[in-house]
Amino acid sequence: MIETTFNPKEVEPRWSKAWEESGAFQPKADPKADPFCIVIPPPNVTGSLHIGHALNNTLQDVLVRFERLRGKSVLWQPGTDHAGIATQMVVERRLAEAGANEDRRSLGREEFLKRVWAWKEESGGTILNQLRRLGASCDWSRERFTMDEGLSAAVLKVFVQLHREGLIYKDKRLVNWDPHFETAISDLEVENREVNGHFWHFKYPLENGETYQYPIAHDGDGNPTEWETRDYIAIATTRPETMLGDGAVAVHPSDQRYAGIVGKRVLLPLADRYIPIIADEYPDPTFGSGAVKITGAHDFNDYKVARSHNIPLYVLMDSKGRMADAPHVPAKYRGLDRFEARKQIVADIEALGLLDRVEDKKIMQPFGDRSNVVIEPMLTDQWYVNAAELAKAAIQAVETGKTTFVPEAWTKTYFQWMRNIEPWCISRQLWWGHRIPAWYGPDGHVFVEDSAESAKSAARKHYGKEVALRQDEDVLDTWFSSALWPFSTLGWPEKTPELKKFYPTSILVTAHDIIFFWVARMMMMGLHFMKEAPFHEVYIHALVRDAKGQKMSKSKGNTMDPLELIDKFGADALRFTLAAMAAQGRDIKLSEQRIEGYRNFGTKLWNAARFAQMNECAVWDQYDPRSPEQPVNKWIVGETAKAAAAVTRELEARRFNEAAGALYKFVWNVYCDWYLELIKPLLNGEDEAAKLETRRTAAWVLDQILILLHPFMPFITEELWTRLGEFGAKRNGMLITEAWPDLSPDLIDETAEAEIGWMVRLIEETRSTRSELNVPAGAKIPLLLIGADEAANERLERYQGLIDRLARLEYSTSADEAPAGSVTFVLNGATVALPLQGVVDLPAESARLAKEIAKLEGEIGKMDGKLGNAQFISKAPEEVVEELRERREEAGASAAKLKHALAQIKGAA
RNA sequence: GGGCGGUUAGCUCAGCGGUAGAGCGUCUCGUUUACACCGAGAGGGUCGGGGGUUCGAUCCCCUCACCGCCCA
Repeated sequence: MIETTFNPKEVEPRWSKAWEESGAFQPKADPKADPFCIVIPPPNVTGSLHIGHALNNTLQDVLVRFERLRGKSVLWQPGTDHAGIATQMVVERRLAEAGANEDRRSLGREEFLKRVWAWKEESGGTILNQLRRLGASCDWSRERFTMDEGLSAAVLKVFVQLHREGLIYKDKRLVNWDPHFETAISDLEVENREVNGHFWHFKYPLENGETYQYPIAHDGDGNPTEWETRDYIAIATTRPETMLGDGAVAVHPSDQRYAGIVGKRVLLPLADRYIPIIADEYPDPTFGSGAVKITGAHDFNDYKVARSHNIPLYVLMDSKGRMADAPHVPAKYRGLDRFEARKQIVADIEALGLLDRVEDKKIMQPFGDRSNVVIEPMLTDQWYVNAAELAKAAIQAVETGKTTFVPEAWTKTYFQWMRNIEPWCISRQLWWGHRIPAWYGPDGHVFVEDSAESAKSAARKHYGKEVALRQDEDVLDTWFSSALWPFSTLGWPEKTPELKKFYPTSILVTAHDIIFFWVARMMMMGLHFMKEAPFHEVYIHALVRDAKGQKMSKSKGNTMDPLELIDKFGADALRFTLAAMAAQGRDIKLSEQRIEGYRNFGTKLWNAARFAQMNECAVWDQYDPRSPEQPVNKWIVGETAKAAAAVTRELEARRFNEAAGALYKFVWNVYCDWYLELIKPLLNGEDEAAKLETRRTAAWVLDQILILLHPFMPFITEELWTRLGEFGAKRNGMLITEAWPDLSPDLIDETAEAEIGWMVRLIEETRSTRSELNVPAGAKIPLLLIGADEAANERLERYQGLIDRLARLEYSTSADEAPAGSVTFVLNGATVALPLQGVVDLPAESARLAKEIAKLEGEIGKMDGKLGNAQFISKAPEEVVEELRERREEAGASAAKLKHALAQIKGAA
C-alpha cells in the first residue's frame, strides 16, 4: 500500500538511478521516430547549481520528457565548458592555499596544466551531478567537455579554416585588459558599473606663453559679454594618471572659444612634451570646458580620434597595471600602481599650480566580471574574428524565420547586437584553454596549421630550410569552443550518425543574458561550418530574482540554493514552481512560500492516489474511455481529454506556466475536489457494475494525470505509477517511456457535462447560502426544488444521495411551492428553497437577498444600456449580442424570483 | 543619450477587444474513514495618470509619471 506521505529524499535517488540505468535517457534507435534534440547550455566546469540553472534545466527537461513521451527519439546532450579564466583562478587559488609555495609561474605551463586537469577530474563537473538531483534526463553517457579531444579537434579545424578564409586575423588594437589575470577579455566580459569618482580639472599651459581671450560672462542670448586673458587650456579627466600619455587636446571645430588656438601647442605638464590642439567632432562643447585630452592608448574614444589625426599612442602601463618603464613615463612614476600614480600625479599637478579644481562625480567604470578589478584599455596584439562577416548569415537565418525566438521580442535584441557587432577578440593570455595553433618563424612570420608538424613543413616550404618555430603562447576564449557546441558535441568534424540525425537541433533554452555571448556566436559558427542554423527555435526564459525582485548574488547574500530547496521541498516541488512561474516576458520573483504551495500540490496528488488505491482503483488493462455509462465517469473522461489537450497545446507553444496551471486546476479542482467526492457513493454502493466502471475510470484518469504531470514532476509521478501497479494488472514499464495521451475531443459528452455542472452549481450555491446565513456546518437542512423542468427534477432524483451528502442536507425533493419564509436562490430558471423558517434570522436573509438583487440589477442596467444602443446591435458580432440577450433574460428572471422571495419574507416578518 | 520591458486584489503574478483571474496571505466555519501540506465559505481591484481609436478598452494607439534591464 502507498504510505501516508511522499518521501522525496528516499524516492528521488532511487528513480534517478533506475532511469539512467534503464537507458531511458538515451535516444531510442527507432528510425521512424522523429528526432528531438537539445544541447545543454554548458555550465562552467567550476560551477555549482544555482537557481538560474535550476530554471533553465527544468524547462529543458520538461520539453525533453514531453517529447520522449510523445514517442520521439530524444537526445539531450549534456556537458560542461572549461571556463578559461574561472578554472585557472580556482586552481591558482588552491595552490596558494596549499601553502607549498607553488604558483602558476613556478610550476611552469606544463605542470600547471597537469594540476588543472587533476582538479577537473577530481572536482570538476559537480554541477552535472547536481543536475541529476533536479531530475534532468540528459543522456549522461554522451557527456562532453570543451577541452575533450574531439571538441579540441573541432576548435583546431575551425581556427585554421577561418584563418585561411581571412576571417581570423591578428591585429593591434585597444582591448579590455584585465590587470589581475593579465589577459585580454572580450567586451562582454566587462561589466560597467556606476561608482563615485572625481573629475579633475587641469590647466595645460600654451607654448611660449601665448594667450587668448576666453569668455567668462554671457548675455541673455548667450553672447559673450566679458572675457579674461588665458595662457592655458582647461581640460578635465576622471583618470589623471593617463595624462602622461596624452597626444593632443581636442576641441569641437564649431567651438568659438578655442577657434583661435587650434593648431597651436600646449605643454603637457610632468611629461614635459608639447602636444597639439586639434579640432574634432568628438568633444561635446557644452560639457565641461569643451576641451578634451586625447590619450589614444588608454581610452576607446580617444583611440579613434588619435588614429584619425595620426596622434602618437603612448602605452603607459605594464600587464599588471603598473606605470611602465618607458621613456615617455617620467622616472618617478615608473613601477607605481596606476592608482598610486594617480594620487602622485594629482599632487604634482597641484604643486605646479595647474590643478584648477576637483569635482565629485558619478562615473561609469569598467570591471572584469571575474576579477572584479578595473579594466584598462590597452594597446596589444590579439587575434580577432571578423564577426561582422559571419553575422550576415546569422542575421539572415532569423530574418527568414529559419530560427525563431520565443518570445519573439528577443529578435530585436539579437538584430541590434548582430548589426552593430565589433570584431571579436578571441585570444587570452592564459594557460588553460585551447592553445592558438599559430607558430612564428625567426622573422615573426606566422604559420597557422592544425599541428606543429604541419607548421614545420609549412615553414620549411616558406624559408626553404628547417627553422625553429615558436608557438603562440595564448589560448582561445572559452566561448570560441562553446560556439561550436551544437555540432562539436555531435561529433563534428567527423560525419557521425548523431550529427546527421540531430543537427540542426530542435530548440535552445537559455536566458537572455547569454544571447550575445553564446546564441549569436553559435549561430555564426553553425551557419558557417554546417551551412544550417544550429537550432530551429531559441526559447529565452526569465531570470530568477529574489522575492523582492533583486538579482540574486552571493555578495548580496540573497541567493537561494536549489539543492537546499530540493532537500526541503523535493525536486518535484521546485521544478513545478519554476515551470508554473515561467511566464514569457517577465522575470521570476521566487519565494519559498510559493514552492511550499506546490509541494502541497504534490501531497494532494499523493493522497488522491492513496485514496484510489484504497478503493481498488488500481491498474486495469484495456480500458476504453468510451465505455463508461455513469454520467460522472463520462464527465471526467471528457474533462481529462480537455486537460490533456490544454497541456499539449501549451507545451507546444512553450507556455510552461499555462501548462502547469492547467494541470494544477485539473488535478486539484476537478479530479480531487469534485470527481473523487462524486464517486464515493458509487464506490461504496451496491451497484457492482457501476462500481467496477467507476474504479476503472478513476484509475485510468489517474494514469493520464501521471503521464501529463510527469514532465513537470517526474519523481512523484514515477513513484505513484509503480505503486499503483502493486495491485491489479502489471505495468508494462516505467512511466518515463509511456505514451502521451491522445484523446479525441469527442470524448467530451455534453449531456454529462451539463448534468454534472448543474449538480456542482446546486451544491456550491447551497453551501454558499448556508454559510452566509450562518447555518451551522453540522446542521442538516432540507432542500426543495421549485418550478423546475422535468430534466432538473430527474437530476435531483438521480443525484439526491450525492447532493444531500455534499451540501449537508437532511433531504432534498421537488416541490410546487416554497414554504413561507424559505431562504431561496435561483438555479437555471428554477428556484431552490431552503425551508429554514425559525432557524435563520429573517433580517439577515432580507439583507442577503437585497444585496443579491442590487448586484443583479446593476448588471441588468449595464446590459440594457448596451442592448439599447443601436450601434452595438448593428456592429457587434451576432453571437455577442445573442449571448448578452440571454444573460439579460436570466438575470431578469433571477431578480424577479429573488424579489418575490424578499416580498414573502417581508410579509412574514 | 539610444533601445527594450514593466506598472492588474495586502504580496507574487496570469490574462490582453465583449460578464476582472490564480497562488500565497487575511477572516469565518469544519475531527464528513485520501489528504489540516486538508475541506467549505467569505472579503478584497474606477486593471499607474491623462487623451484617442472602437458599438464596446485592463487589453490597441498616443502621451505623462514611476520602476527595472541592456547598450553607449
